[in-house]
Amino acid sequence: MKNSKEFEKKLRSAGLRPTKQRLSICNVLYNRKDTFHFSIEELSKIIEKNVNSRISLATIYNTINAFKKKGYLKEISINSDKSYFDTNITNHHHFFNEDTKELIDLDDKDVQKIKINKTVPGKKITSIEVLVKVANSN
Amino acid sequence: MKNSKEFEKKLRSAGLRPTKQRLSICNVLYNRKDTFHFSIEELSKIIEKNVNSRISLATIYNTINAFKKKGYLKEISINSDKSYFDTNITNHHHFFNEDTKELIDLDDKDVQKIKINKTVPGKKITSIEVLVKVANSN
DNA sequence: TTACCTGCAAAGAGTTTGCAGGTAG
DNA sequence: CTACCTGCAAACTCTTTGCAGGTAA
Repeated sequence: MKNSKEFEKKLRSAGLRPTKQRLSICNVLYNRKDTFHFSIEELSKIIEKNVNSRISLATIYNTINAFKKKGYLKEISINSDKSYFDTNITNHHHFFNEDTKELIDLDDKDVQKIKINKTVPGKKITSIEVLVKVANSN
Repeated sequence: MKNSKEFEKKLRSAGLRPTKQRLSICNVLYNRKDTFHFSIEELSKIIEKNVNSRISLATIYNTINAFKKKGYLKEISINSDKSYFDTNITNHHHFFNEDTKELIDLDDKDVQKIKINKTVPGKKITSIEVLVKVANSN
């Protein structure tokens, strides 16, 4: 496993001890060039394949939730039966393929800058998310 | 109850018989001037107050799902533990108040027209949804 | 009368929690 | 050694389904 020092730091900064299980999770999440979109179920399967052993869902959920809280992951707003996460925490949007339930990144440059001409008194905007749903054209 | 003829038509066109329970649901959903945002739980409570008796969740879910399928309601993409619906089926977007879990309409004119400079081969865009999350400014 | 509907309770799916044994520091 | 972690199973929440009695046409 590469980057284990970096992953240790990441885990500690999220208030978690760097255990073997959590380092496996980090490895799947962050040891890659591209953005990674996943549901907990998918993540669990990938880890299982990677390390040839199962990590309990309790551990996966608690690690993912700590990362999300710390801002190391984004949860994507899709009204689906399950939650989807994204390792790309920069400002960007998504295509959602309704046929395959797959997410595809939309770079900031792919979406014209969005301007909101309305405010909510006493509230500030914490995020603007654009979800472009696509389906088979036939 | 006003508009019962109209509600009967609506129900039949969605493939449902106009029963007393379903007319109560229609009455809560559509007998109003403004847009109505709701979760199933909220809808159930409002109906209960309105007609002073409980309608089973099974009935509410099946009616709401038929309306959604027929396009009489929109489901809003929020990654929440529950589903939110909107009686405003025109093209528009939302503020989501993270403190109160409340939705607020954003008219089309409140959001600058969105242009997507990317396509997914073999797919067509079925919807573009913008969700603007807001929270207390303090 | 027949097909559909209602309400209840049970089943399902995803997520969270409690607990006993195990590990990091 | 102490605090935290893991894995399991049970609990929880939202939603769907199966069934027996009831209602619309």
